[in-house]
Amino acid sequence: MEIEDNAAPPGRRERKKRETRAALTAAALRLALEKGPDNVTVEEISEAADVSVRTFFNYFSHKEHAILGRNPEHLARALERFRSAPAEQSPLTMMWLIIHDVLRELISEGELSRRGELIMGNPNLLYHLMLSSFDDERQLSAALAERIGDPLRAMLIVSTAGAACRVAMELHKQTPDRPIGEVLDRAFQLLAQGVDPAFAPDPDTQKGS
Amino acid sequence: MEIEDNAAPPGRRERKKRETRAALTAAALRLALEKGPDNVTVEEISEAADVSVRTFFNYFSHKEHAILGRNPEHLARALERFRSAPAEQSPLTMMWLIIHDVLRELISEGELSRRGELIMGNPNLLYHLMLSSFDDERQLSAALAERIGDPLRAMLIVSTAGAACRVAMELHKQTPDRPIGEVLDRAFQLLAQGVDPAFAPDPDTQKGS
DNA sequence: TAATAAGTTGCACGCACTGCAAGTTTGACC
DNA sequence: GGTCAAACTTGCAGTGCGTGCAACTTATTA
Repeated sequence: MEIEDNAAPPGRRERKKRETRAALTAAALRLALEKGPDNVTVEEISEAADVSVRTFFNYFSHKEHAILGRNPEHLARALERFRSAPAEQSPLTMMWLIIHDVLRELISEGELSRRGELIMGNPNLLYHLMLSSFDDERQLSAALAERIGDPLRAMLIVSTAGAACRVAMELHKQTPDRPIGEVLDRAFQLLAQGVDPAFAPDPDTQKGS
Repeated sequence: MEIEDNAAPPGRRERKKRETRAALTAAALRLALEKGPDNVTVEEISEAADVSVRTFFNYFSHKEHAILGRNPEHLARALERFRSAPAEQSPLTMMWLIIHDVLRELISEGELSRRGELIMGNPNLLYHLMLSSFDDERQLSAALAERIGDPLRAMLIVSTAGAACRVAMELHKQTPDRPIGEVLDRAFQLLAQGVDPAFAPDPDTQKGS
């Protein structure tokens, strides 16, 4: 099968694959918006994209992946940034840059509001998003750990940045008038400087761990 | 149906329900360890617990929930702690207490290593764990927001604490000799005081958001 | 134009999960 | 003890997801 996106020579085959994939994600998104994500079947999506159900599963291992329509390029760009960034660049700042990059792109595509709300409003979609995000996070953590030589801190930075994104999306959904970038920035400030400076585990009452 | 755990009068009915539930989680855990979580069917679990498949689904909405075997009491205790804690108690410290509470219990039951490794080694299980954790996190966030009057910070504290737990579990799996409580404590210290004090988004190069 | 690789499709299958309409058990009240 | 309703279990039928396999069709290469 080998459904990959080699950017080498875009022959007819490559083009058709991209078209099919695009048709599937478009149909999936449209139908999910129309009828609610849980009321869409793979059969309908395939029908709308004019391919067989079996072909659908050649492109996406899960129905939700088609609706999410994630762009694999984002992770590649992020890792590249990690590799090429100056050594003194602060890790959280890199995460911030990466996220704002993606955010800008989503906003400019007008996808953020449509897909974003759809995802945040449906636990199942959100969890599939996170599921695939976790693979990304793992790779990012590994890259960052290599950089700063502190696996725990690396993992913590990446995963809390992810948490900040989710919180920002959730809050943005509750108060859509406030720009999401603003919420995100404050979240990152909190992460950077500490979410709770008063943290003081009492060693007397809570010793036995 | 009403399968609940009212702590009022533990009659025969209540007892049987608890037994059935326990039998199902035990069977699920045992079989998952034996054959791998993905190779266990609901039918096998039900068989081993000597109930019908349909009954299994009266107790658990997903196969994974049986394997996870989450104790609904934990959330109740956590919320209670939020309600009864002194006003000056720092929020992250409360999260810390809650988590160490659960941790102690899991360790004393000897479940941590078995279930923990199983979960961390299987994305699907991890995903379902988070699925149910998020409901908890939402309730905790709401309770905390009420307390401190800052929804963003409340959500951030709860969700980053969750992230810290996952990171600790992951690291603990990689280096089992190091006690998980220790890893967790350092993670919380980082959260409290900031994961990256050098964070400095450059407003000149990255203005347009 | 022939040979090969890459994609598509239909088919059969296993499994998760649900609603419904029985049954059976339990607890409460007389 | 007997009666009754609520709680719980069960089987059955059905939907939908996702996979392996064996054709079949289309693009590529020589």
